[in-house]
Amino acid sequence: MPELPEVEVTRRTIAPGLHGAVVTEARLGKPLRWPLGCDPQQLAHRTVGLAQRRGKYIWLPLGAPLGGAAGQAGTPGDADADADADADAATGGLLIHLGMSGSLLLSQQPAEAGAHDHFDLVTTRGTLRLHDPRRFGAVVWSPALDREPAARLLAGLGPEPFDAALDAAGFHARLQARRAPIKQVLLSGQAVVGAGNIYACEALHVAGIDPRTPAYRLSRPRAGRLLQAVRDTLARALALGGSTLRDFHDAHGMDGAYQQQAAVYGREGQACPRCAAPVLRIVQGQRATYYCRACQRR
DNA sequence: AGTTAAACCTGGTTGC
DNA sequence: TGCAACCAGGTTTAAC
Repeated sequence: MPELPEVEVTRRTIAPGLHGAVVTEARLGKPLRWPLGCDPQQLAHRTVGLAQRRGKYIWLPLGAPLGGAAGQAGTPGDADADADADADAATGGLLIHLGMSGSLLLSQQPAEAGAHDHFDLVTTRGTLRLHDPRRFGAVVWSPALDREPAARLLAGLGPEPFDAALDAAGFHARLQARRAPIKQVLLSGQAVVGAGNIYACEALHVAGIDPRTPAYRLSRPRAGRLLQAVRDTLARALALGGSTLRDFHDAHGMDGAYQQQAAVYGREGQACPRCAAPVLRIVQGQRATYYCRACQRR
């Protein structure tokens, strides 16, 4: 479900409603990929900032607790307790990842938490709920984006696809260092973030590039075309409301519309829309790759 | 160092 | 119908 377009759609749907809300309570369900990293009660009384996105992560800024509620904890003279109280009072935020099957829903009257609802952030403007059957997702407290643990999780990410500072030359240069197949390099996010398995396949098809081509072998012009194809593919999916295959819906529960649009992904044996040759399915790095042998070349 | 496999976990689909 | 096998949008960690 969640590649960059889905994550961005989610961010856009939750950001306005949550901005300025005050957290009243946080609840945890079953364990996710990583622990929250703080006591859920520590999230209460904080004001929610404007949700941001980095790669496929959503960053939800949380201000310091209102009303001096913190600071009542420490025993006078106990240095460790004082330090903890200071940490509790500081600003920070939640780094949220949707994993393979996660989705966020912001609602005024949330139903009782189900078996796959693993995190609730109850606020004065509604409850943000993470629903994630496979539990590859995560919600992690971090003092800031550039401090641990967020900094470590974001450390390996390449440039944002829509960052104007990323140009064909820069993208090409990043590919030069990689001998792995271009499909796997796209998935790694080291040259550009955001293309998951579906959009990586689609972008390579748009660019007419064989997914098995070693990344460093792409010429500068072809690298430029691939970067443009990644941008076009992601932008198109974004414009259609995200959605990949089956069960994506935004934070208001609306379905996306990209699912009918795939040219090669999930279409093994069907005709390539461009040249009518049958679409092939191969496995690269334990992930399925779909491509057209006739019009995608090395 | 760079590339590749294994792991995390659940549910839906496919095939015998 | 029952059940095993296989598949799925992602990323970290361990192992060649």
